[in-house]
Amino acid sequence: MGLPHTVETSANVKRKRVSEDSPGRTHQSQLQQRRIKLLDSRKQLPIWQRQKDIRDALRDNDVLILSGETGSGKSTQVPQFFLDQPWCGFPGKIAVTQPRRVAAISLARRVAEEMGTPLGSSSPASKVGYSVRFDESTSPSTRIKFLTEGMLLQEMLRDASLSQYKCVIVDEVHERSVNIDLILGFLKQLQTRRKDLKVVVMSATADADSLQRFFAAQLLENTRHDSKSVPNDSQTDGEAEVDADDAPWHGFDDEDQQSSSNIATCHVEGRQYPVITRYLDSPTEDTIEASLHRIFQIHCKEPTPGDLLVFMTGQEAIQSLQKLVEEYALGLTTDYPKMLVLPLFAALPQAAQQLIFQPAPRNTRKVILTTNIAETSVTVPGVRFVVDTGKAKVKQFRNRIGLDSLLVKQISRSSADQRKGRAGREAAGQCYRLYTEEAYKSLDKDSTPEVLRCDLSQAVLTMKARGVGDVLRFPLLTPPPKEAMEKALLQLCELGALDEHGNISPIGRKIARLPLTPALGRVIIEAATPETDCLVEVIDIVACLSVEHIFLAIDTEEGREKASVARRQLLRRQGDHLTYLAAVQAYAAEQSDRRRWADDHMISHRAMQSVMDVRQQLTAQCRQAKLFTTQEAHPATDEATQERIVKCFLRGFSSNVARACPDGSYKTFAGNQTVAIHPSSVLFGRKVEAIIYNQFVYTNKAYARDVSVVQLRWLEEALDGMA
DNA sequence: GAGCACTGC
Repeated sequence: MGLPHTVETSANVKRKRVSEDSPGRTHQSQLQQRRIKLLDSRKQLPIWQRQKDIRDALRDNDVLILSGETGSGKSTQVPQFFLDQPWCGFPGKIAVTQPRRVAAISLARRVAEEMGTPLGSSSPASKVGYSVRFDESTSPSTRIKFLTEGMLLQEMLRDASLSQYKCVIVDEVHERSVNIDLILGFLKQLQTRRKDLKVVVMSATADADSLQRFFAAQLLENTRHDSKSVPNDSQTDGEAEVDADDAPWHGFDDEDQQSSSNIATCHVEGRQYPVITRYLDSPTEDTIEASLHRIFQIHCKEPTPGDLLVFMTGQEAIQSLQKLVEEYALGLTTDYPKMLVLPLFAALPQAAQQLIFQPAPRNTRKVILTTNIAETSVTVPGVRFVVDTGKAKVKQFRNRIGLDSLLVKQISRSSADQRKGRAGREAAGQCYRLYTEEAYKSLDKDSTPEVLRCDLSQAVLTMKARGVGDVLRFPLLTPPPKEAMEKALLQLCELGALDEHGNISPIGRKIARLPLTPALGRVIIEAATPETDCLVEVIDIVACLSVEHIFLAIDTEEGREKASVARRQLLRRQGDHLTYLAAVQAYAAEQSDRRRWADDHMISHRAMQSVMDVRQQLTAQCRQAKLFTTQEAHPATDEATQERIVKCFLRGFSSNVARACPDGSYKTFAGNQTVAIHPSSVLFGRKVEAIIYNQFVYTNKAYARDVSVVQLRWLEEALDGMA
């Protein structure tokens, strides 16, 4: 009886006070009716039975590791369990981090309903709020705040000890983004200073061991780094097979160390229907052919309703399979249900993505061909059957050459299980794996955490700006190779974000506040110097570079011709940067109907709206940091301004420069690597003296994306300027 | 001649 009753009482007290001096009485009683109605369904959640265990565990310990599959109700219920706890005090706040904006907002809305309190900033009495980029909704009475991981890290810049919170709940830890790993490291460090801070780590996978070891290991901060530090892999996974270059730089070692925190673990069953798994008898090379075969087998055998979700690698495979399925479906006799084939990937326009949420018409089966987006970010309703090709595209950063590669890889077992689970959300289901059971068993247990796959410069600057002196000693769940950390430190020095001693510089502090990579942040700083004076323009360009591609993708020859006419006035022969600037200036100048303007120019309206949001945010931040020397833009961007703009990018991306070779290819100055201009660039197919680019990505070959012309003379000047 | 998925006071 404890918690719900208490929460109810305190909500009543609050409600009385509000209703006496506000006209919202009917609204208040509606909120309470809704709350009481929801209480019944909350009591059905698997986690409801465990609330005493969970409360006791965190009362007696500093850290709670809570594992529970989807459907256990942990994200909504756990924060409510703690509100009335003595350690939580009043007005002690609870932060709950989420990987995605939509999740943060919808969970806040749901929990507010369950508590019978208005949401966020809608009332000063609201107890539940959220904070995501471009949208903060909290009140003076907020007790539970859902926020994205990035927002919690941003809050740490203002208040490194997170003093307003008594408890931080980190949700979806199994996703292992860099931000999650950083937050776990900061919280672990923080608990040595703040004995009153409780930490809850929630994960969908049952494996609590590595998290427990992480929190149990003593901090290595303030001890000198020496060559005897222990690689962490060796104690968990047998012999660590790493060469000297890739060896982890330190680990957390539970041998001969005492716990720095008291840790409790708890596992909660999910609410999931059973899913039958079937494998291939022998492996297949052609996953498109195998998918096609399996889709029709399921479709012809199984009754409707019951939609089918097919996990594939990417847009290209999805579109070719869609064509095949639609062709074959024409040959189905009327004895069988109809088929509705729907693609799903991030680059798909919003309206097309929405189609998956509409129920299939009678006697029709939806067949959704999806990327990994349906594994975590989008929940497709109505699915009873999953077909899993066992593959996904994965990004991997090669830090020696500064190259991102995007390659098809085998998924992990946990990822395969996640995909399978999508068939059992609403009823018993079936999962067809297009690989053998032996192949499944030989998959890696978990996916490689992002921190081992990405450029670490932003993560390192994040640490430095929050007071981490020796970043090589920062506690990370899976420490990356020392070489990767040192590369990041070196890059930050070259950008001027760190001084020669490795301490953060005033420029570094400014960069760290911006929602940008350090390199793009440095471009902003460069644009603000009095000699350069093109901050307004550079903000527009950087805004484009930090959102999805603004030009709509085009499939057909006819579409390409149409697009080149529609976009003619926007294209700039100097390259993509000035083309983006022209697009933003034209869009911003459009006063009447921006959506129509975007359609007319075959530009993504969704992307342009994000550009405008980022532009506004960056402008406000630059103003606050007093970076503006002049307020005025140079609307008729003259040649001298154009030169200064591109030179700003040289300051942030000095190693991303390549010169033309006689054979028509480009080779980088830094590593003599061959790069090709990406077909999405306005410079595609053109030959110029030298180019600068913002992204270097290997897919079928090494491509430069977001490319502009540079003159060799500018390069010499830029190098002089840096010396 | 091409685009896995997220996120940021």
